[in-house]
Amino acid sequence: MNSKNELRRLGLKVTYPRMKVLEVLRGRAGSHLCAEEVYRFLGEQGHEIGLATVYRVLAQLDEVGAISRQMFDGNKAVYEINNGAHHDHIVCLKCGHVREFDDDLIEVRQREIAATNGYRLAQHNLTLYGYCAECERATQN
Amino acid sequence: MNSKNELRRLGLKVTYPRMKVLEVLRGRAGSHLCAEEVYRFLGEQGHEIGLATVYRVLAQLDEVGAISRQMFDGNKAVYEINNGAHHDHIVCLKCGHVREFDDDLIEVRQREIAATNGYRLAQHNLTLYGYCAECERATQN
DNA sequence: ATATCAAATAAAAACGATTCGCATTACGTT
DNA sequence: AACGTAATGCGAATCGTTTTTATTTGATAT
Repeated sequence: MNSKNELRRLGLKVTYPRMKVLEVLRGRAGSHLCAEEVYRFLGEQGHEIGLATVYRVLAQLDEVGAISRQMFDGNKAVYEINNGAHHDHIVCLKCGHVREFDDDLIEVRQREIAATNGYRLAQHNLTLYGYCAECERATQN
Repeated sequence: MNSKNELRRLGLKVTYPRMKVLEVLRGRAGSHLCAEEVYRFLGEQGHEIGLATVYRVLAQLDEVGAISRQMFDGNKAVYEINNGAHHDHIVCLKCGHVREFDDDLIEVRQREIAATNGYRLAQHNLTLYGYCAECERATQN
């Protein structure tokens, strides 16, 4: 589905900024871009869209579930396109590389824990922080 | 152990701000205070300590492991005293109440996942978001 | 196609949380 | 008690993000 129809499906008015932001994120599925990076990519492609607009559009796309917003380090949000399945993240503390994983056991257990504590679970954030194989190897030297 | 000896044990110089900040957090074990709140409590108790200093001290105490820093909502850090065991959090999206839990199964599984992905696990953040029993009941009305 | 009008955008200013720079003060050792 | 270093206080600066307001755009009815 092209971005125009995708926006319609999501119940959003089709505008130039929304189409282009969506396309940037689609073009980098699997990576996690901050607003500034999205803005920069747009600029590189000749699309002069204001940074404030990028922030607004990202917030809207997140709201309707088209993309996900994450705060790994806690000072800057990153966004990624939602291509189907849920997943959690494991982040390298040295190089910043992000890997995705999904684990049923943990998902189930989270629901059990929420229930045990009398909570209705709405969402969760599970992020592992460590050192990737490559950075570990580099440190050995 | 009093806060003075605690600071010595941690390898930090004993200063008035550090003692008082530590005491505030100790006095509210189990709650999660932001820097501003710590600053306000200090003021209420007649301790005129600059906000910048509160931030600096909190960062130091976090660094030496005396306290933990968390970013639940992603725009403001909260701190809590470290009384022994590790735990994760479940946050009510309505009232903001934070409950703590610990689950061996998940802890073990996280290490397995890190290993499977070739990462050396250093830390993790698991936060569940939902609605607490009380807020659920209130919504029923 | 064209007029209409609410909704969306651009740009700059505002914002809140946090950090920094620098002059002053306090800690711990001599 | 004096010294040198590390810590503090204050205000200004910074960073990511949001708001304001005037202008433009997209969707709908004509």
